[in-house]
Amino acid sequence: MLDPRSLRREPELIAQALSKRGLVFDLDAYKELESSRHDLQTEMETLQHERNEISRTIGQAKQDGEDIEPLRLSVSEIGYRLDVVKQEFGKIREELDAFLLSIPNIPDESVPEGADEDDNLVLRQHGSIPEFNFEPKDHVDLAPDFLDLELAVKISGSRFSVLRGPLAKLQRALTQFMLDVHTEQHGYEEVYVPYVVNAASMTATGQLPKFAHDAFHVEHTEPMYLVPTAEVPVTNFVRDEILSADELPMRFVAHTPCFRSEAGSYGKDMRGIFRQHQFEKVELVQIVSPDESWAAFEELLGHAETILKMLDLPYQASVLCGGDLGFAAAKTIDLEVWLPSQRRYREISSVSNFLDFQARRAQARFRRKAGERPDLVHTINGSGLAVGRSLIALMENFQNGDGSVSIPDALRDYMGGIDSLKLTEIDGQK
RNA sequence: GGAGGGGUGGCUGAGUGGUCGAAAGCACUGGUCUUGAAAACCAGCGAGGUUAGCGCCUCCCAGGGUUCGAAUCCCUGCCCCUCCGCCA
Repeated sequence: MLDPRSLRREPELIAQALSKRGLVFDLDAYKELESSRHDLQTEMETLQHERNEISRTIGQAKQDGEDIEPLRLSVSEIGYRLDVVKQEFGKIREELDAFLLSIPNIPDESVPEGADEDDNLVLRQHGSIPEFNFEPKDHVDLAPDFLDLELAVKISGSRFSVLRGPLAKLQRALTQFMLDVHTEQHGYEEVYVPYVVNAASMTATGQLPKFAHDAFHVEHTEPMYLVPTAEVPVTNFVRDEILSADELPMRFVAHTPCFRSEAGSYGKDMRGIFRQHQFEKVELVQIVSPDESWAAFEELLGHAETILKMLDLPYQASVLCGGDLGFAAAKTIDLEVWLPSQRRYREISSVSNFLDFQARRAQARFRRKAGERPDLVHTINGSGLAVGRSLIALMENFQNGDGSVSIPDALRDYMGGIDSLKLTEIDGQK
């Protein structure tokens, strides 16, 4: 959520800043809502004040044994008026809140202008694109016996997958490797978190109310949601908390499955496991003081890049343009890995600084010094990395002419010391 | 699943209809004392909204209700604890 005070003070400026996203901010609608809110709130509080005053008098009069009937009548008159005003105020408040919750974050100054991903700006590239002396296959053709999409269709439907044997193990190895690097070398605390979260958590990080259709929801005693990313449960660690300054920064790494309905992307990336309803991800989350958030952002980006470098995967870093920027982010840098089958770089990690946008929704605060008023924290997160896509990248970039896949050094200990993997069945052995 | 007991400030915990935003203790901050620290003593110390400010309003799990007035009474929901049952 944006700061309501700034919005009230300089709505034109904010509307201007939001236009970088290609968003037309409805100034008139906002101003009308806000002025109704102001008038109704003033009226309501004045009536409440009068009621409180008279009620106090009644208490006193009663003790003194005076006649309180006239006072009771006058205050009940106020009560009726108050009920009406309260109801109107509640309605406007709700409308205004819904309005405020649906405004995305303001893009940082360094975010380039642009409409969609074609306008993203490549910052740097790393590693060399592999050249093959044979026709490289995509990940589906590489593992005909161990990637079973038809079986997944039977069990669940399209956009799910069954991994078997060595492929399942390779995915697990990737996950373990990433968790170990982040905990042992980058100073993150590994956390295990719920995969089903409540509406308050989804609202705090920005998935609700606007993007309900992207989430899988579950009916329980109340509506619940399957996590679209570990960002949701982990960032909500600090929801409604007032931390002390020495608790910051907080660095968490979590491995979770992620669930996305992908309702808006029918027909996109249909082949293989690139875009799934369920996929594995290792997520990095930092809760930091506002003064440190840009440094932490760069640092976290570096942590994600380290994984790609250690796996010897060629990648590039791109800063997202205004039109491609996610709802809650002030700035996002995507890491894109080279996929030989597509002959282009594809997203494998997304690192964002949300500044105080999520923190305000979450009421996640900290006290700089004892006795001072609390300040909002800043939140930063990024994939470190998307495991399913790492699996694809590994298979495709390290494939050999005989259909096997080489295992990068960093992963060998996690794969029982082997240096390559056969992904076709031999002699009926799996 | 059955039976019972609870949800109050950073924490513990009093408060059962009228200056209660809330006793007390702990923690924390400032001061006195001390060579320094500890102890002791004194003072301060919840959050949000609104206002130029004084101030005013709201918040004692959440949502309704009763009342002139609700932390306090009633209803519903959520959550926690204890015992039994069941289970990985």
